[in-house]
Amino acid sequence: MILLRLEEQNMEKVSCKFCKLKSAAALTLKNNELSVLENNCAQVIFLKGDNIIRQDALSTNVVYIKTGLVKIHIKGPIKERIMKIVKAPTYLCLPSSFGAKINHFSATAIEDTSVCFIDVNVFKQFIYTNGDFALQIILDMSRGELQNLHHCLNNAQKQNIGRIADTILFFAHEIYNSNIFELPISRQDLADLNGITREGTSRILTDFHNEKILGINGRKITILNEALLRQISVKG
Amino acid sequence: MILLRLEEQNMEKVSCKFCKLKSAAALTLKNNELSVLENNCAQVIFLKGDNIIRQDALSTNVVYIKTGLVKIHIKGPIKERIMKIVKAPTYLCLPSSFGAKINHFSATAIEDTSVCFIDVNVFKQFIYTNGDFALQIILDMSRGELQNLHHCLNNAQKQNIGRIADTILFFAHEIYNSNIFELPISRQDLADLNGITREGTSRILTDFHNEKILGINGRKITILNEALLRQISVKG
DNA sequence: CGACTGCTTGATGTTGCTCAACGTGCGTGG
DNA sequence: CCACGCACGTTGAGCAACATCAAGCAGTCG
Repeated sequence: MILLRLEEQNMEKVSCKFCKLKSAAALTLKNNELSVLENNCAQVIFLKGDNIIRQDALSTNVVYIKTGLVKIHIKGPIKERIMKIVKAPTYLCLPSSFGAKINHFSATAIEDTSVCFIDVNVFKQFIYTNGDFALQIILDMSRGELQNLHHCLNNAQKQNIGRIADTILFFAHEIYNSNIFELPISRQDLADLNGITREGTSRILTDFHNEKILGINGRKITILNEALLRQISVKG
Repeated sequence: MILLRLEEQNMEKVSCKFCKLKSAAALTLKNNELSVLENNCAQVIFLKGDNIIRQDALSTNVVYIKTGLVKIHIKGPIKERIMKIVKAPTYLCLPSSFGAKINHFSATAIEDTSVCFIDVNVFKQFIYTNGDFALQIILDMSRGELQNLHHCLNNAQKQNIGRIADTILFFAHEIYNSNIFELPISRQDLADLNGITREGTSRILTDFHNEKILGINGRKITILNEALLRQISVKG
């Protein structure tokens, strides 16, 4: 079914030249380069829950998330782990495509998401011939690495309650820019994102609810006492 | 004192052209580019324990670790955390220099280490004008990111005993290529590297000793039962 | 010798995981 | 239509893993 949708979408002629949602790197491309890109780029729409890329599969494409929200997850030696939530616009698979040939993680849409698959060789060619493009890609990777570092550090030092607080604030500020939002993931996912159990997540959320820090109605979250939440997030 | 040594070293004429320890990226540079590099590159020797770069300081240099062993550490909101141990040859500060202007972490030599400081603008220029160089840098960053991912994942899911086992195996295989080696860091550092307490580290090491998995004499480690150690590392 | 650092060991309290039970909504198949 | 399995969510009880606190020991340096 996903494959069918993929087929349909590929049929559409994608125009990169007139794409309104170019990445910073793509903005540096010249007209003739954009033509090349256009011929080696497939745009696909994924619905919430669809698997975008699969761990351990061969990868010959770079993935550009044009719109939407995606979770990056890894099947670890012990259990599933969600590494991070990323929102458009961003590239994925740069490390996988260049470093190894197989994907080191899976990506799943947690909201409807539109994605461009770009042939890795074309991508390499751009890096090779367009210094501006290369620089933008390196900047993008740098930003990603620093974000990883931060997330890693947080997770490693805080106790469960602090991590959940962190995640709630992350969704409110980084993703939805609002103190009222609909959580796009299940409690299980929330647990995997923070390396704790489903039960623990549940307990902490009800605690927050009882302490009047959060209003919770199913997946609908309202931040009632942001100051306290922030304090919990920092103190761990 | 460190500054003095820095001064002395800077006086030495560094010849990048004839450097035997070029990075994969530097190998792609043409003769004239190497001349530019030579004029914007300072080589410094750091002794064990010396601080190479400091968190929150302004950074206008890319750091190339030519020989030696370095720990990357961050002063987190809660306590000090050692992110990773890296050995030569490798670049540091790529994310810091390009993304932000300030260092996001400190680096300290844990063995005598020789380092080249390279002006970030020269570096950028190479990326701009030499596609091969840019590609190599991107490959390097990709490798780093995957390594980070792995370390992050391991640490997040395993319990203390598995992390220590992991670290021991890391030193044996990645760093010293021997089952007998001298630990280059204190128990405190070992603890910070794995996000556990000094006491916990101590206890686990003596456990390993009692179970005849490791021979321990101060900082001298001998792996006696590698199969079991590996099993502990995997099972967590 | 005394102060200090790095390391070890034991006792105690807390965190958070495991297990088990139960309610709910959703899709499938009889 | 209902019965059933299945994923999700919540709650409680018990227990293992860890951190914390406290004390002690060996080696080093002034």
